[in-house]
Amino acid sequence: MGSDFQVAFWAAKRAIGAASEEAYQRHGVRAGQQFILYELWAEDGLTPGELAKRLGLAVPTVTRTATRMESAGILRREPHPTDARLVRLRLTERGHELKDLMAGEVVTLTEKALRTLDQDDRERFIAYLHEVKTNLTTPTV
Amino acid sequence: MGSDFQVAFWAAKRAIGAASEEAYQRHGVRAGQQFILYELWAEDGLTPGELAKRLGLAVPTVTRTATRMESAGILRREPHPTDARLVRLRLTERGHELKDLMAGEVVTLTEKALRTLDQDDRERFIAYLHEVKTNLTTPTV
DNA sequence: GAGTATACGTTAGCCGGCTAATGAGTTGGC
DNA sequence: GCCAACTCATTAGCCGGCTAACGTATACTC
Repeated sequence: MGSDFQVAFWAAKRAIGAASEEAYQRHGVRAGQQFILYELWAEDGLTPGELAKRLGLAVPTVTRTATRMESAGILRREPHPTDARLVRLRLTERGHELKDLMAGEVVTLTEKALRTLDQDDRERFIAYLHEVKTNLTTPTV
Repeated sequence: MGSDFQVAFWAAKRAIGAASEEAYQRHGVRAGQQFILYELWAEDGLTPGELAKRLGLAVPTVTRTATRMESAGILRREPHPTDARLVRLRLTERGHELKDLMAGEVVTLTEKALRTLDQDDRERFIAYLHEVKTNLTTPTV
């Protein structure tokens, strides 16, 4: 059946989503917020538009997620010094603290998910995921 | 980095989601509805609860999706002959017609996603996905 | 047979993805 | 200098996942 892959991927997706939610929620972080955090840990004060570009997300997705993270005390909005159209998203102290906590959760979660795969399998798996992404987003032409 | 896998999976997930949405929407089917259709094509007249159990979904997810599919003319609700608590979801003629159309889309989509992988790779990939699902949903104990 | 317990579907509301439409601010042409 | 075009963030609203709360119908106990 051609749908084997679809079904398997979908099942894995939901399992990872549920496990992530459970792992991150202990620190008050929701599943969709982690990738924004990665970027802000690497470079604080990015704008919603810049984050959206780096993550390949729609800008409104970032805007709304940022609002929730602001409510959760993880980051705050600051006006841009020279361009009043821009908003800078800056981590609070709590946002910075999460870096180490979350890193541990990610390692634990990933290890649990891949625990039956050896190093070669893991590398192949990640390579496959990249291929799928590339195959679907690169124009066939 | 331990987050390589998470990032790669997330990117592939969104690529597949977008491609699915684009492929299925041509037939008036939204991405989340396909798995319900698979089940109903195999056995028409299932209840929301039974569908949720078979797909591992929450019942309200099925209920609401069924409502949208009903609005789209893909299925309709029928009372159960002997148990008034139950609702049977039955495909309309249009719902049945979709079977062949959707099968073609799934094959095309999957082929595009996996076009750079040979048969061995594809089987390994699917096996990895199953492993992840199993590893995350089986109690460690 | 009456009353409680259980099972089922729906509704309400949260998060995370999206597009379309708005509004405010900069930039650029003239 | 001024008006048009563009850029950026936000808001509104859709779909698809979830949990919690609700109402109704069946089953079970006594």
